[in-house]
Amino acid sequence: MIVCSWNINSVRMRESLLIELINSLNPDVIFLQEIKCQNNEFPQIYQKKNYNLIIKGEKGKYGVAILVKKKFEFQEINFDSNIFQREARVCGIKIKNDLNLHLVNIYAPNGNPIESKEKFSFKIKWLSELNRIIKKLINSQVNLILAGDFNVLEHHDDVQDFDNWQKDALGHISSRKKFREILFSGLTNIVRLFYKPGEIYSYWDYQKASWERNYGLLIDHFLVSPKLACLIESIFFEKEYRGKEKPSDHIPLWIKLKV
DNA sequence: ATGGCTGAGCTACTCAGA
Repeated sequence: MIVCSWNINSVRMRESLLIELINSLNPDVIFLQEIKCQNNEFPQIYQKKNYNLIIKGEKGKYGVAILVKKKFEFQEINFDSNIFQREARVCGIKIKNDLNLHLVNIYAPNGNPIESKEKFSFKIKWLSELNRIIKKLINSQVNLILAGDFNVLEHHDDVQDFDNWQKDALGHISSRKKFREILFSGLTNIVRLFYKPGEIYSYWDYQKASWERNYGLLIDHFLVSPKLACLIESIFFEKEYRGKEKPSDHIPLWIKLKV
């Protein structure tokens, strides 16, 4: 089973790259973040490629979606807390099979600037609420894949010059503590099993020739519960997608499970 | 020390991104 995650930065601008990804990888599940469209504006391509669509869209900003192959029977997970209703940043499904597989797709708030309290405190509250929900799922013994754009630098080597990011919402200790809290409820960060710190990034800014200088950030992750961690065969970062015509600033990443 | 790019909404810019 292949599960892919991609902050696509507008699904309408990136429709042809999404088709390319589906044609070459044919993932069972695709998590998309920053689709930047309303539900009825999502391109219809997923139909022909045999996917069902679960979508939390919004006009022009944020927005997440899951494409899941039609062969899977599933139920949407409800995230009805106030903080998750404010912006379209989370969606999830449970797959009806013997694994009781729960899939949660997230796009965490950026949170900058930290001085203008509102944005940053929203980020921290949002991550706290995510932590609460994930703990609940873990405690009920489900098999969980939590993936997407966390907008947190977990490790000092997830950017070349971490010191310059400590006063940024991505590198701030409060954000990083929240990330750890989520992780320490019993999830494994898959990238850490296959890559040394500093070896791989998932995002390169459009500015400052970041791609050309390989000045990237690792902020997109796959976190999985214990049983699933033992079933992971590989993780792959589709780096060439950052060098393509009209790229997203994030690349697709995917995991392969022995399921 | 700062900005540099991109997308959406909308039609001249601002907001948001990270």
